[in-house]
Amino acid sequence: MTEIAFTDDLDLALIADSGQCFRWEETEPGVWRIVAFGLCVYLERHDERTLTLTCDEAEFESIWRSYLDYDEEYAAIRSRVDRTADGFLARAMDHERGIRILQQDPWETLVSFIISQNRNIPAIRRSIELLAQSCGEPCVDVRGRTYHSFPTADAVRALGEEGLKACKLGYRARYVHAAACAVAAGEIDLSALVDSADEYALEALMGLLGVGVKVASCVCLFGLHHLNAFPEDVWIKRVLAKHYETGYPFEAYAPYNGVYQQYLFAYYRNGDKRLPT
DNA sequence: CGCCAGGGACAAC
DNA sequence: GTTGTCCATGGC
Repeated sequence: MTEIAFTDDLDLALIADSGQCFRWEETEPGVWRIVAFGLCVYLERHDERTLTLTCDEAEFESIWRSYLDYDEEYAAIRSRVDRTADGFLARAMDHERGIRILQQDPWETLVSFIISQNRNIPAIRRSIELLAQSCGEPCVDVRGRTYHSFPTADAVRALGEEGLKACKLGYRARYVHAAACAVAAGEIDLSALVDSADEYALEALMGLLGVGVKVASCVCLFGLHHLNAFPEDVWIKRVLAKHYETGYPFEAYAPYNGVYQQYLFAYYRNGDKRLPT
């Protein structure tokens, strides 16, 4: 067990429901089980200043510190916004304060968002879990419970298109298989894209079958940590049409367009859930 | 039951 | 470049 001082924005429930990660599970109130990078950890925020993880300090330093984007100050990113000029974003930030952009594995992020196309979040979670059970490595967590690591590109390639369809991927099975082949063959180096220019990384990802501008933007933001990437899904398109008819201030919000996008996404989508019709 | 979902490929303008 | 159609399947 490791205890971490955490005074910046961090709301585990908001992150878990933010649509950027699909393998967080609330095992008991306030406790989140996370599977990533082949590991499994339980997280709990005890108070305004303390976070605990069921791992040793070395594992926190090597994995979870960057995963949680510990060294970025989201309060500072929020404070850059001119609240009088953009009241809607100001309300979104107030309501969704605690969201962070995780630094997830690029390969897992790529597959997850190929799977995400034209599906809702519960369905995405289900397919990813089926995929992990199909060809990920079974492991046992600190509580003695089994989890499955996210499969490597080789494992997904070997599973084949038919095996992927058994994970309820539908027509996306072909896309996932093609991506696995491309990555396994070294036709694209996802890790290298982390340090590539934003536009170059976006174009490289869009060269893959089944990866358009939206999926590529999600991989850039959630897998490469390119914080200026701005994924436009159906919800964000509604926000822009409804609240920014005269244009959205992308230039003013650089280089953090992706962070503000997450507040808008969560606020609009949650608001829709809170106030049906 | 019908509509929608963190869309993209492809063809036809 | 823009628009329409099709794609599999589950959540609600």
